[in-house]
Amino acid sequence: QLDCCHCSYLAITPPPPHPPPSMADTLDMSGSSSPEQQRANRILIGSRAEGDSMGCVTDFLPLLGCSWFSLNPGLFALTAGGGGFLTGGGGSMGMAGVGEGVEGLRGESSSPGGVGGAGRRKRKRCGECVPCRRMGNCEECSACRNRKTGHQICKYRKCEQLKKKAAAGLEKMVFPSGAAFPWLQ
DNA sequence: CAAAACGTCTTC
DNA sequence: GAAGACGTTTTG
Ligand SMILES: [Zn+2]
Ligand SMILES: [Zn+2]
Repeated sequence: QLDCCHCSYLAITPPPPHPPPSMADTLDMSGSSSPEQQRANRILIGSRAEGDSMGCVTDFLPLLGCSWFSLNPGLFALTAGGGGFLTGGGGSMGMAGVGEGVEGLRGESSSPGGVGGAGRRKRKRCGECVPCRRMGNCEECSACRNRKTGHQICKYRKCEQLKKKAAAGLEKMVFPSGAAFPWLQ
């Protein structure tokens, strides 16, 4: 699990050599279990640990020029989907964000039995938004009340980012202006 | 293995 | 379409 998002997916070799942090000493954080403490630690250090977005596709994308398109179904789908095609009115297709592109559109590959492309990966709470920082379950919201069967985090603790539908982790590429590739214009 | 909680499917 | 239920994945 050392790959960042799709790096491993693209048969290239982007992972920039991570220089040995060498930030030991005085920082033990042995007993960090509660989400609150985790957050604290992350701030203390340099906020990264496993927070992704360090050497992601977005970074070396410009270096690949156009040939990149042919190798990345993921973004291709996203780009095209921006206006239509493969998006919306799919009928029954559980729109689960275009991440891996067209890998068995509907064909229950196998891994995580569910549906939605090819095994959506669970996202983790950002840990920075207000709800994330909240501590303790309110024990009063609906999520808390029916935790037995609901399996949902307290409503007041639900991460702001997770509330939004996962954008396949490429949302950084779609700029508000609508242009997906400013550098190509 | 158990607890926590995301993603989906189902139901209202 | 929101809320509930369930299956599933993560993590300790
Ligand atoms: Zn609650
Ligand atoms: Zn959050």
